[in-house]
Amino acid sequence: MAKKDKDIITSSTEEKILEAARVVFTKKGFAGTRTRDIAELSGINLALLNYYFRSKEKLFKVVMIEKMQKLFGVISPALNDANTTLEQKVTLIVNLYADMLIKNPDLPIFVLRELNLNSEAFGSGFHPHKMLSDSFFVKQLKEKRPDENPLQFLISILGMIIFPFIAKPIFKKAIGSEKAFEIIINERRALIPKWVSAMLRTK
Amino acid sequence: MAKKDKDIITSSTEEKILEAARVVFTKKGFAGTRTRDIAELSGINLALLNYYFRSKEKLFKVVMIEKMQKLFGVISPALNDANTTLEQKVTLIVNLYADMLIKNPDLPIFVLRELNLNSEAFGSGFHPHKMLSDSFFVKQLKEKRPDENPLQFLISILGMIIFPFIAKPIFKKAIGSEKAFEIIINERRALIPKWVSAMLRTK
DNA sequence: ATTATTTTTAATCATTTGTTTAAATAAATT
DNA sequence: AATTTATTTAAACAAATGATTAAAAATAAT
Repeated sequence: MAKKDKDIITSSTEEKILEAARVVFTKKGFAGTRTRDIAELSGINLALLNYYFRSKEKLFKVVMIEKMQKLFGVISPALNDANTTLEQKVTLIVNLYADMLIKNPDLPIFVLRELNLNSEAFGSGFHPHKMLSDSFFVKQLKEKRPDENPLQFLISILGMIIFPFIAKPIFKKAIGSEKAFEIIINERRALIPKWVSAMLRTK
Repeated sequence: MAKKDKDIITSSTEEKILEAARVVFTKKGFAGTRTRDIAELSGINLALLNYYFRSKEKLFKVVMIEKMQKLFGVISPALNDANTTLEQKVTLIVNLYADMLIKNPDLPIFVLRELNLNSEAFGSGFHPHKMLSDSFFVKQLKEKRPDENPLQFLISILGMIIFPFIAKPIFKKAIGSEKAFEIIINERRALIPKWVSAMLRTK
């Protein structure tokens, strides 16, 4: 075969398509995206999309897997660190998410939008619920509060940090600018750990 | 004019279209919905959709306004009740949402999905952030905790109750059945008010 | 240098999709 | 009953869209 240093030669156009696909799919969703938008943004010929990725759906799946790993993978190391307390883990999780979501504010709505639209289409490989349920963090939650379902705390913690990014169109008008939104998020780095500690103490 | 008891005669087919539109738009989103799906589900001729609602977009807006009012309107009375304490209001809000969302579990993801996709297209009429910010509830929050932005509590309370419905595809696998999901939600009716009280006490 | 292979391009296809049209039917008005 | 108005239907339109094709250009192998 001629020209097959796949990772050097072809990665250029392939990566150009992927980069544009990330942007357009994230902004418009799978159904709202036209392959022509991706081609145009990446500056490549429309046919190349199918040449490299076979179909719109296959290209989308590549992006979707990436995004899911980004959204749920950030906290993976923090969840299973054997050398931190429950409270330290909460602080770490909140800050890891704050850092990442300020840089990728539309990541949560993208992933959850497509997961809700598509229920079953992404069974391939990645299981965030296992990552969470089997974690050392959940074990510590069980020890601290054997009387409560640890999932209840997990849902609340993730909700408090992720929800503002999903509900942004509502709160943004009450908040004002994008800068003001970031200030709110940054305040939550300290607030949420404090709140969670208080929640864990309630009887 | 002949035949123009609009609320009696035409409401039948018009309402049939609307009912189907609610179902299909909610399930597939605006971009993922085909007008033919709505026509088929409602059992009417395709052309009637444009006859009654002019366009897919206009029909969608009717549904969207409805859904936004449903999502943000439920708690409107509770927010401005002058005869309840802050803690009582939290309990009321949580229960009003639990009742409504168990019956309409895909309402939050629908509204927030479309608001995020469409940023500006729904400036018409309904302003949830005003309803929240100008409420008696927020005034009470300010009195109780003048040191904190009341929005921080508001975001957390709404996040804790609404987020599980948005993140359901993730947690559902960890939870199991639909019944188990409802049990989790019902437990939160008591948990969240207790948690919020603890949060309000933190210094 | 010649040949084979990979990549890119422009044009086109076949469907899908929102909307319209013109005729038919039903209902109301006179 | 005759006429006008409103509703419904089947068919079709025009534009959009995901995908393919066949030829050209670029690159690699011999």
